[in-house]
Formats: sequence, C-alpha cells, structure tokens
Amino acid sequence: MGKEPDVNHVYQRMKDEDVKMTAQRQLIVKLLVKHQDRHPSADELHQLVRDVDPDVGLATVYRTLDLLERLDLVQSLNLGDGRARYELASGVHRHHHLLCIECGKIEEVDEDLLGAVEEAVLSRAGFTVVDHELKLYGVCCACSPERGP
Amino acid sequence: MGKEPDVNHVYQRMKDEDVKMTAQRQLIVKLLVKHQDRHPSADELHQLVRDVDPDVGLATVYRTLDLLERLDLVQSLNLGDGRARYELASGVHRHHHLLCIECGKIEEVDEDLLGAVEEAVLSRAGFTVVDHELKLYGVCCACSPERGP
DNA sequence: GTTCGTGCAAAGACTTTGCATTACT
DNA sequence: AGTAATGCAAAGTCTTTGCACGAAC
Repeated sequence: MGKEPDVNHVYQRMKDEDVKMTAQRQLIVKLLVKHQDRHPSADELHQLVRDVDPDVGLATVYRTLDLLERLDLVQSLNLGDGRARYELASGVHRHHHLLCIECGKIEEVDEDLLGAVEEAVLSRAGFTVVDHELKLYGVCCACSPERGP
Repeated sequence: MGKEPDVNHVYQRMKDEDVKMTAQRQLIVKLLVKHQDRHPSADELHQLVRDVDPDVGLATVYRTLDLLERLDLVQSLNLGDGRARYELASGVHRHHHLLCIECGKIEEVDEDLLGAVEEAVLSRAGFTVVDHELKLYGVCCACSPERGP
C-alpha cells in the first residue's frame, strides 16, 4: 500500500475527473503499470498495446498520455534519446534517474535527495523550487570494474 | 582568465583538433559566446547567424553544433520545449538550471551542489556518477509574490 | 591539389491535428 | 441522445542526410 501508483488509483482519479473510461485507456494504464520499469516511449507503449488490441491507434496513445499527464498521473521524461518517455507519477516530486553510460540501464532513486540543494538555491538566488528533474550519468553497480560482473 | 569559455579558447581547441576554421564556424562560435545567456535553439542561433551572413544554412548550424558538442565545447540541453538548446561547456560538470514557471526565465547555478547527492547514490546504489543534469522548476526572485516586482 | 565543409533540398523521426465514425455515460 | 474519444491520414516540427559545389590547408 501507500503511494505507489497502481491501476485502481489511476482509474479512480480518472473517474473523479469525469473522463470517459474506454477500453483503450484501461489497456494503456494497465500496460503503463505493468511496465513501469521500462520508461516506454509513446511508440514502445503503442507496440505493447497492439500486442493486446491491434486496432488501437498511435494517436490514441499520445492523447491518453497527454491526458494522464494533465491529471498528474504520468510524467514525461527526457532521457536524451530524442523521444519523450513516460512513467507513472509517484508523488509530489519526480524521482531521480541514474543512467548508466556503459549498459544504458535506467535506475531510479525514489528518495528526495535535493532538500539541501533547494534550500541553497533559495537563499542564494531567491528562487523557490517547486519541482525538479535530476539525471545522474555514470556507471552502475553491474558495470563497475571494481565490482565487475 | 579562468575557465570561462571564450572565443579564443574555442578556436584554439578547434585548431588542436585539426578541424577547418571556416567563416561560418567562426561566426557561430562568436554568436554562441555573445548570447551565452540565451540558450539558443539551433533555429534561433541560425536567425542570429543570418542577421550577419544571410547565406549560412541551417544544416551548417546543426553540423557545427554537433562538432562542438563532440569536442566538448558545447553541450545540448533539454529545457522541455521540444527542441534542443545549446550552451558553451563550462567545465567538467554541467551547471544547473533554474526554470521559472511564471516568467520562463532561465537562470544558471554554477556551483556544483550535488557532491553530497552523488556520494549518497554511490553508497546506496553502487552507482558512480560521472555527470549530471539538474533542472529546478520554481518561482524566480522577480516573480516571487513576497518580493514582488 | 586534396580533403573537408557548405548550401540546398529531400528525407526522417517524433508528435499533433482534422474529420468522420464509434463508443461511453 | 448527447458528448467525448477513436482511428486514420495528413500536416507540423525539429533534425539529419545526399550530393554537387566551393573553400581551407
């Protein structure tokens, strides 16, 4: 339990917002939850959708992702490969991403590590931080030579 | 002096790398230095270029930016508006960006505020950070209601 | 004189949009 | 029934690429 995003939570939010619950939207949400770790692009998600229902169009995937993003149920990421990637929103702040420059694996850091940074920015620049996005590029545990595979 | 990127530093690096110094490249570098604070997109930079030499093509701007990025003289940013933006590289690490959600102003934070964060990630996830990119969304000094304009 | 860079236009990738049809409430 | 969502295809952006010409070393 807790604030982990799950299918029911998303469905409930959509119901509260009076958006129509279509088979396509249900499927898209289900697959977003199922493949949370994949950070799929719209196109990748569309492939997953088509494996279940080949009639769903790519535009519907885009429109549903836009809808979910407006409802703060999904956030889009830019992981540097020229296309938007999507993940379920996990709370007030985004979580951080560790991008391994060796193997390309994407890990997540859920804790908010930036409290001190945000305070520093406020006092030095008078800038009040509301949200943040942090990408850390480096070498993951498995690729690290000292801990080798 | 110091590590601030300037025209001569960039020219020297290009000379060292045996890339040809063309009028177009000189102009592009000059304008990148002149408009450092603008974080121009390729297209915006192209407009600036054309104000001086209307014959320069957009493809040349893209190719020059790619070249400079490969030489670590420029880094591309994703500030969330769907196009790549560019700035001169300023050292080992990228600096951070403060994006005001009210007025859209982009400020920069040069200090490296993430030392503690990177240590935490290393010890908790065994991930060795090499570079990072941090965007802080919030309200800048000028837009802050308490300090009003 | 070679080699590399440039300009142009075409192609490519990702995303958005218009419109007739379909499905939800 | 009325409204909103869908699918398709076309259009829109941003970026890359092929090729002949021109410039740098």
